[in-house]
Amino acid sequence: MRRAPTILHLDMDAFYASAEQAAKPSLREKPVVVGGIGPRGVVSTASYEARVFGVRSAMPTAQARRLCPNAAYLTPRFTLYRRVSDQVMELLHELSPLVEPLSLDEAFVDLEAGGVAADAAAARAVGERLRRDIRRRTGLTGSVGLAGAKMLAKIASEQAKPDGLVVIEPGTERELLGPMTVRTLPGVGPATAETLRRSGIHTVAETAEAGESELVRLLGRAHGAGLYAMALGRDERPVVAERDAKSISVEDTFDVDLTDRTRVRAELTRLADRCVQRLRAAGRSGRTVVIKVRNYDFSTLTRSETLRGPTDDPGVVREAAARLLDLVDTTGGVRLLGVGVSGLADFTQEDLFAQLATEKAAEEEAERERRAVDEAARQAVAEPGPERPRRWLPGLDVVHDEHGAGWVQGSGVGRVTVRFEQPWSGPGRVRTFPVDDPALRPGEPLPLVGGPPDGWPGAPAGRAGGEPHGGRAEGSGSRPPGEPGGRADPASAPQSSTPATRPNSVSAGAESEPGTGSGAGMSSR
DNA sequence: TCTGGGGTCCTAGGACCC
DNA sequence: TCTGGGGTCCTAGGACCC
Repeated sequence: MRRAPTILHLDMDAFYASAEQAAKPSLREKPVVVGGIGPRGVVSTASYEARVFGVRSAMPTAQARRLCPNAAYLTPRFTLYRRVSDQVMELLHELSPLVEPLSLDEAFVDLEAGGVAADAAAARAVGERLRRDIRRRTGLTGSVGLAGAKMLAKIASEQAKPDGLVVIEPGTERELLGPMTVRTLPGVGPATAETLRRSGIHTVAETAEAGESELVRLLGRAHGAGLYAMALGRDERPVVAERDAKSISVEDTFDVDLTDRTRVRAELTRLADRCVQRLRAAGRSGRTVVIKVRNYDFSTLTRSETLRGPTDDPGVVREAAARLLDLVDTTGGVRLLGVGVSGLADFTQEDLFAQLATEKAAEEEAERERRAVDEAARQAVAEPGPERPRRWLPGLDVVHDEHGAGWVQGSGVGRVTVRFEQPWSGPGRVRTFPVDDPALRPGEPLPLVGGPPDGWPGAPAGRAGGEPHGGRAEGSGSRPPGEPGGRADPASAPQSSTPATRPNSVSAGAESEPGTGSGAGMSSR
């Protein structure tokens, strides 16, 4: 525990939803929900406007639609979020070499190790400057917590939300934490909270009073001792930069439970290949193959097999997965399948020789069967073929030959509705096309700030919404270098440039193509 | 019309070894 | 022919986090 609040926790505000609002002018200051669009989707992030209606992360999207039918429901665009996240992380690395990312939108920074702050006043100044820099660079807002320990910095940033900064001065933590619910402490979820509640423990102060031995008795060695320390405000965990991944996995939930065993095998093969692709992209190999099966009744099991040596061979992973599937009863229906690899090693390993020999034998033996499986996969998994219309998921970028860049507002009954607008434009106009319109194709995310990228063809004629939004200029100093003057700064909130049409009834009823025959509703996942 | 996807860490039992 | 004990690996499941 430090004597100065030099551990910083940054948490971007409603990150995915805010990025979408920055990218799509018509959605600014409107309820936006980013998450799974299908019948079994859940909410990743709700904008603050949507939270007013009770929409929360991890809530089934169907429930969110009932609470807030007029929100825009968008599928996530991780390419964009990763790009923005990289910009933010870059700013953090300017403060210290010790940056510990927790996700795309969250990180700890050790300011002391960076030599940029030694006391509370300096730390606060660094935090405020960081928030300004993030806003200028990305157009988005983030909240900052500063404290002498990780746990407290994280609690501080939570209190700072949205768009704020909170410092917890060392020495004040027990007084501050005492009245808070145990759920505030990291590692206390629904199950732990329930266990504690049954023992009459509701607050952090009561947790501390219970004593370490009682907590260990209730929760086990590691968890009990850890929780006791946290309740006292003790947290010595260091900020750790770059941790190597320990496992890589992929999984799919199907819109409709799978009952056909051949189809289950085919999907598992597909997942094994996807998993290996990611493994290889990371330059790693793994020794333990895991499959995950979630049944129709949500009961979930895993089966694993440890190989003699690490592999990144798709055939080996496929076959291990297939063997493991043989151990599982799937009659009744499969809701989710997953394939993972753990026991990761760096790709190049000398002792692969013995393993290679073994694998080669198995490989040849299995070659025949694999071809059969491949064929089955092709038949059973509806790959979008040339004649098969692509899926226009709400939120995705598109480009139209005549109308330029826009995004999918919704689709269904053979039509797709597109709103033509860009991060730097005003709210744009909506047009509808046949889903197989050859002039329409998938697009790339556009930068949120700085205007059109070099070589961008520019907004086509006929664009609606004329005036750029954002009357509140932030001063030329806040504009990225090289940007022509006079363009609206997307970082500044729009005032009242809402178009006359109601832009917030987007994507309702999307993906509701009736009776499209085989594979309806679950293609190309 | 209930419940995603990608992770981490911990526990516990059995095998196996010394 | 009455059970040791500890360490490590493997497997399965569960809690938790974003």
